[in-house]
Amino acid sequence: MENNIVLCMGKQASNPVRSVETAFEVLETLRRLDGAGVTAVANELDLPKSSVYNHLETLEQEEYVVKQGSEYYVGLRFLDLGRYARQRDDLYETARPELESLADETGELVNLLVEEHGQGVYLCRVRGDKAVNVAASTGNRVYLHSTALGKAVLAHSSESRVDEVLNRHGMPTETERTTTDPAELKDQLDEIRERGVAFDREERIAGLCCVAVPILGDDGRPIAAISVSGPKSRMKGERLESKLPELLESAANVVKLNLTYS
Amino acid sequence: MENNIVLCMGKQASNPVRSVETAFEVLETLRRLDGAGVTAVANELDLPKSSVYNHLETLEQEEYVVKQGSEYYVGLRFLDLGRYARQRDDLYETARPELESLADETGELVNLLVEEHGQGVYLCRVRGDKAVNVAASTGNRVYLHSTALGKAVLAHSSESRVDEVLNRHGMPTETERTTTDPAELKDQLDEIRERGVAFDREERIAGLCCVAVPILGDDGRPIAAISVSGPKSRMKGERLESKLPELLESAANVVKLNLTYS
DNA sequence: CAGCACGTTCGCCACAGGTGAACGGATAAA
DNA sequence: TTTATCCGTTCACCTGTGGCGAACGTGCTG
Repeated sequence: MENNIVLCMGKQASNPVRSVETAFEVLETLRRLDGAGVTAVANELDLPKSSVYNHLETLEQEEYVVKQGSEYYVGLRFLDLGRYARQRDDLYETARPELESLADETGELVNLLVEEHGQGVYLCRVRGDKAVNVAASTGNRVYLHSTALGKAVLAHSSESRVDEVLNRHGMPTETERTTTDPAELKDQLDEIRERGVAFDREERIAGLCCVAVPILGDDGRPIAAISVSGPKSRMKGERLESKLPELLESAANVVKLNLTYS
Repeated sequence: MENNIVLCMGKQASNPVRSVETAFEVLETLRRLDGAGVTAVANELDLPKSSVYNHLETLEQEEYVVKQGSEYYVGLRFLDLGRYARQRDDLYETARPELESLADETGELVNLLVEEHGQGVYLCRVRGDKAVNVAASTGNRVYLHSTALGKAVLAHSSESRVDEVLNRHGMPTETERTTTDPAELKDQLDEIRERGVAFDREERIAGLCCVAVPILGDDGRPIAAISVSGPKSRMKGERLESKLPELLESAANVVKLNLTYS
């Protein structure tokens, strides 16, 4: 059953406020260039200097950008705002101790991820004593199709939601093992839903394998997912297939309980 | 020597982009209300519903806000942006291990603060095993006049800068010990500059005392400050007056060195 | 001292954004 | 079931403002 109507999910506002769009483009440029002057940003965005100037001055006035000499930088206001966003619901606070004991028990890198705008956002990453040294920081965004965490979330979303996500972000290849066929992904999702556990066998980063389980709300919809990541040398056999899944499931269960009664 | 020209520091952009201003007001309202619908925000800001609607939709389209049902929330994009802002220079990375050993040695709460827009922003807060349990999180913003950290920074800024800051933010009373007279503050700053150490004796939070030293750049201007905070019962006598200052100074020195040669 | 590159200011004009009123859907009350 | 209310959402009008290019001024560099 083909659905020819492209589900547009990167949904456009009906009457978007253009100036706000460009303000954020300016901000993102500032980040990409790691700080920049008026001209640099103007060139980058192909906008008149004066417009960029006004935007930068406005952003500075609002204290979201800092000006040092004639260079502008992303300001620390966002630090506050970001931490607020993370702690808005109790998920982070509740899950954190569980993640820490998981990291202790397994020695690996343990992660907590939520979905936002069709991508995965790491809310928390805790390293065990043998944890792999991959770039791993809170706030990172990843595709959902190539991670165990993402698949655990997708597996418990409606099919229309899955289609939306795939339409919006596609299924970019990240390693030679990345699943890039929607049908194949959906088969995987069915299996994950049945089994309750998702795996990533070097699908996002060569040599890295993950196991993940979802944290489900009472309505059955996914709130988040937690995972253990490690080098493929340690992530195999019984440990991968049953020991880690059990640990994760029990942790997910504890988090779920603490979430509902708090 | 009075300077009657009011140094305007909360400087206004010459041609501010109004829509961007309101966009951020909307965002801040969303935060204040801890998530809200169109009407709630519109009432709060006294703006037409339709305008607020367009702003919210735009912010959502840009993925800086999430919409759940008909409520909008501050999005997790800021988490990423905030962490980026913190790590833009090497200060945080460089100072962190030093803060950790300070926390170990002292058992107290150890802090790293930088100035931004005339306020102090905590970049990092590490708790020792006896650390007081005050609300203390990264990203928090504080006045400069009522903290040891802030005074350490101000003491090494030009007098005109100090005036700018005081003009912009005033010297609000936080406890009965807060310094609220500019002249008195400046006397304190002179002393701090001479001695190299700043103190806060219950000036921001009753019962809490801090010692701070600045981290100075080669040009003599303050890059940041680090401090130890503890309950007044433990923050007195020789420990307060000489032991902690020494520890702090040596840590600041290490950070300074590692900053310049890295 | 000339030349350049950059931030900043200025004034014009078009159109984007603010506005209020009207629509439609959901929920609650009668 | 019907009615009333409350939201979010759409629409079309009109004005204000944000985008724009050119001009200005300043700090480098050769």
